[in-house]
Amino acid sequence: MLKRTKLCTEVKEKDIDKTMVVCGWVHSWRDHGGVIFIDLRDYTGIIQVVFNPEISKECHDVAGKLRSEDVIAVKGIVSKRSDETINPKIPTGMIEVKVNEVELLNKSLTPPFEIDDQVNVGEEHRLQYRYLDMRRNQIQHNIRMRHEVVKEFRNFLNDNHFLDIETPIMNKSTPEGARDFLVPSRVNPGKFYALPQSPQIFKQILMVAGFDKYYQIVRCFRDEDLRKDRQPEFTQIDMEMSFIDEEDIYGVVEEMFRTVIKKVFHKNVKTPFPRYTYREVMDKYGLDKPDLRYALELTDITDLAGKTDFMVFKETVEKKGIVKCLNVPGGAKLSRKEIDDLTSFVSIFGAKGLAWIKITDKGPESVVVKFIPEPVMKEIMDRAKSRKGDVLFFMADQPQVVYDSLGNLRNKLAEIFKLIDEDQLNFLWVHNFPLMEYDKVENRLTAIHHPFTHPKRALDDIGSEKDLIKTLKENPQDLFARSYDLVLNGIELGGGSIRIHHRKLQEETFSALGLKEEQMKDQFGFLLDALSYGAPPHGGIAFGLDRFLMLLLKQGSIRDVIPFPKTQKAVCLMSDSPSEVSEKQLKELSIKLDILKADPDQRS
RNA sequence: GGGGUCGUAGCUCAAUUUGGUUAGAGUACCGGACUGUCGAUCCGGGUGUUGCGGGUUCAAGUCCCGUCGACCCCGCCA
Repeated sequence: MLKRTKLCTEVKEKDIDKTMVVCGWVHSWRDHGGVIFIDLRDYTGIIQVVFNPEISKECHDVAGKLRSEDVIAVKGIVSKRSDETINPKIPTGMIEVKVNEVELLNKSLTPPFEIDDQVNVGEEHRLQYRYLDMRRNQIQHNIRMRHEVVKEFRNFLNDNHFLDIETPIMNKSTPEGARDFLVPSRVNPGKFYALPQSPQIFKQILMVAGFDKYYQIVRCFRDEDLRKDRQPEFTQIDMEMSFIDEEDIYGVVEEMFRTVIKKVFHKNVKTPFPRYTYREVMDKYGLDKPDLRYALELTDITDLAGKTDFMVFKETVEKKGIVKCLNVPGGAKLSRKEIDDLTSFVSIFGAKGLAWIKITDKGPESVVVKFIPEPVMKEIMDRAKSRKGDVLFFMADQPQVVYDSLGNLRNKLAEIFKLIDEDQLNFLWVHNFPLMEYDKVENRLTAIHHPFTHPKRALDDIGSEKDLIKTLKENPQDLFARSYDLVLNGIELGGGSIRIHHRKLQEETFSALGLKEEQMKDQFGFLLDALSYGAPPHGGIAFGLDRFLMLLLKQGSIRDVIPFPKTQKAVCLMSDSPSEVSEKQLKELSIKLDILKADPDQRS
């Protein structure tokens, strides 16, 4: 076999007159009857190789049969192209290789789609032939950048004395959080491991063990429905530190992102990142992961709504709901149909309607204006900073519906009015979340972050352990969490918390979440035990690597930054997993299936 | 579990609104010509289970029902 001497685009003008061997894929071919040109491609790019029958009849014959994606090695003399044949479009356009020896290393079938970024291909085909899809520049680039990003995260964490420590992939299932992927144990019939939703408890145990600083770039698994930014297996940059508080986390994380983005993407990110309380972002933006690349803000008018004769407003106020509005500069030009579309958009989030008022030359215009006394209308406009040419959208309902629908409407309008600066990287922290919320389905309190999060009594007051335990017993819903989310461009990049490191406080927290003593022992006994043997104060955070890459590479989905992603139904179209297993395998695992097999004869 | 968009040639799409002759285009592919192209060009070739199954009709790519698949969203995702 001809041995490669240089990559395609490593052949330079200084190599002119030298003999070189280049290898790669036939990207395209142009047969002029006499001379044949082939664009040879490897991961670095393209170089033109020329087959001239006057140089080698044999090579020319072989070249005549070459087609797209055949794999070849060619040996030849690097030559300067004549002035009129220079191709300025490619970096190697000044030169070409005049072939005197060729080896067809592998013939390719006609590919199902062209390996070309210009041609857009359906995702179904791309995923089925992922190895061809990944030959394309964009995906090749994404996967290579993924490597660079991971490398720089590791460099930063290694330099800052974090230890990369592995945690089990097969571990104990716990009912908190997302649905687990289960792995049956053959040697323990009827028992199951769970794949980790995150290495949470293990990294805390590592802190108890005295490792001080831990990190892992680690796969996590959650058996929930997929989205463009959610896959059943995804990668987290997972960190934990001892003897620290929130400020230490913010500091190291900000410096980490600033460094990685500078090194890999050559962009400057300003630190420190702005911080917002949960209350603040909900009031102003309706979502706990606001996109602050644009300024639209919500305005509360609950107090004014009662002073109107608009029944929807009045009834909402009576039922302890809230009324908020969103002023959209220049929004008065929206057509009736466009507003109707927005109305059906907010209905997704449970909104029963969407009231609006356009501020025209003649003043406020809408079917609802007649129900709003003029001074009230003026006050609303003042508060919302509404001017001529704007439109005001109103939502009156229970808080969750108002936040959800206006928060998402805000993002939708930013898209419609093209308010988003795509080059901006808008990081922000959200902190001071409530510790718990009431779950109507479960009929109990659940932890908003996770049950190991250290509570605090008020926004700026952690409170003594005695106070916290008292409140956990009496009014757990009043407590805040020592947790924090990092948001980038309206997407939750990651989150973490300062953890509970006292056994007693952890037990009281479990208890407030409705766990009986036996359940605690059974599910979290080893953690409680560990906390009993001198656990240091500690805390940490984890980030979605896939989401980070999706945002930095401006891709529409994390599927485009994952080498082998799964479809919306969690299927790998290339390997056809998941698939059925043999009776023998099931029997070994003591598993019987409770599903009816499709009968191929049963056709009606 | 629910809502929506889509499924036609290897690929990307048209024809569906208003059911009506032999389902078209670009590209890929196949054959031929051509010694300087680089999105080569020129001549010739359509390679199709209109996702699948059923129904309505004189007639279905088009209408109806079911089903499968891809994508987006709600629920879900501590």
